Amino acid sequence: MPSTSGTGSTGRRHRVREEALAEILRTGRRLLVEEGPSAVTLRAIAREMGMTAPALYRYYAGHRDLIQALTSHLYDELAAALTEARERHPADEPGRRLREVCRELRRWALAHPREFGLLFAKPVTDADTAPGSAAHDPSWRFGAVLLGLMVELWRRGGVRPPTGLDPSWIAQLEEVREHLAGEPVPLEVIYVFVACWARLYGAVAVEVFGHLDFALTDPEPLFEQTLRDIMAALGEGAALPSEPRSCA
Amino acid sequence: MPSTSGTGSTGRRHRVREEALAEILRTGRRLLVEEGPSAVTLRAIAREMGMTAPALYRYYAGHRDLIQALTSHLYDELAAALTEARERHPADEPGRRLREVCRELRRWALAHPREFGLLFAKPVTDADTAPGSAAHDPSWRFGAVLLGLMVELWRRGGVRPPTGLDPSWIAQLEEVREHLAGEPVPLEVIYVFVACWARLYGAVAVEVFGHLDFALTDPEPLFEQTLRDIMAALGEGAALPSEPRSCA
DNA sequence: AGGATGTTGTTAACACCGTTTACTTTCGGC
DNA sequence: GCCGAAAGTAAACGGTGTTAACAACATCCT
Repeated sequence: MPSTSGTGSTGRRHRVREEALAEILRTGRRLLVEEGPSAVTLRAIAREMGMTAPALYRYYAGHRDLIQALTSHLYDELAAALTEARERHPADEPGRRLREVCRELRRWALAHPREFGLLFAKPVTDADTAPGSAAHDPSWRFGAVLLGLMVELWRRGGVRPPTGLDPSWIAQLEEVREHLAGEPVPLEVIYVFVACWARLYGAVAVEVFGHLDFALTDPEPLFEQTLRDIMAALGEGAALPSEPRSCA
Repeated sequence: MPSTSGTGSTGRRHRVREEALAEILRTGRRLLVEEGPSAVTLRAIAREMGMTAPALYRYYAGHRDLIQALTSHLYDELAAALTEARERHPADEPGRRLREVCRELRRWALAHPREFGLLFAKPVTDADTAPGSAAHDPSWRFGAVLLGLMVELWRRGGVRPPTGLDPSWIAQLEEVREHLAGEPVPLEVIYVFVACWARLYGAVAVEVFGHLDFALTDPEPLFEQTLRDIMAALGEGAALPSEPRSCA
């Protein structure tokens, strides 16, 4: 029964193509996980799918584009995992939500080290990131989860912005605020976002990349300590089960 | 005039071989810097040197070994740069020395992003690092500079170790202390070393890998803020030109 | 129904890569 | 002056990304 409905079979065509695109990415990811980044190759993917390599050029412009599509997909998956972790806790406790999202980031990275490496171990992306340009879609869908929580935290007065902001810095942050395309976020919040993101990235990356293996067999306590520090820097130290920490 | 001296010309032979080894690494590094990591290839190196690829097997067991030798060499160069930065300041100000060493690490990483990427962007070294084993020669010669300064800082009472150490953590740190092969370093110092190294690595890596490009055109103020935090966490906040910071 | 059209896949080929094998050349040591 | 080890070469194998020419097929229009 061809041409059953009015939409024509062009929709089916499109759907079958989407499925092929997805299967290519799925196969590439499986190779990445099972045999490492150097194994995710056009010919290997095609081989696994029972095809030949040039056929993949009907779907991706080349190896580079395929990897980029895989990267983008993984950013989305990570963002979804973080969002899910956020939704597991009440909205009126943004501090707790943020802490759990940070833990989920670490959990995801440790559960998918190869994927994390693909996303975050790129020494230089060769000027594909303009300094102020928005619509950094791939990595931004993921960063927005963290920024959103910090904004919420700030709105409730939980964020303690730093006192002395470098003047030359303010101009840069202004620029970022323009491209946020949402509510007006104060510069101080953007500052704490960037600072905390840098710290969180370091804490996770240093562990996933194995730079702690020489010293620690179980780096979780160190991460928890770092997480406490981050939350304390956000003025959210009192939200922990323990009592507010003294100054000394 | 062969065999001029008693040592024979086998010394010359050895020296010429050493020079070849060095030139291979030099060429590989040049390719790394000028054309990226994927360009440092056996055939390309040989081509640049006016040879053929199999000749390199007389010097390195293969591509993997060559990259590892290059990595090791770069670790040494980084360690030398840090040591030099340390020696530029008086030995009785370990806090200042440590701060300048951290700045030098960032400077070196920004000046040599490709090299830094080769050293520190390896998602997983595939179990070539046993958790407690010492003699991690390549990366340790470099880490030892930081650890040494922290030990010195501690010896002068500048380090404020954390109060509550996780019990399960102590066992791990004990193990590290065994393999330090020097003076007996207290666990607390090893803790602050690991914690500060994690933070320093994060601050530098997040910048070099371009994960801040979307927000900042000049991340230096952020790094300086991070550096102040690190020094403060070490109890060295008072050593800054500014007066001791209040609690609030 | 039937041809025009465009999508999807194939094979063949090119250039590059790491690596191995067999062979030649060169040079130091006796 | 000869011998043996070291250094370098060419040829080859299988792997890679990529392109070009070509076959098969579904879709669409008349």
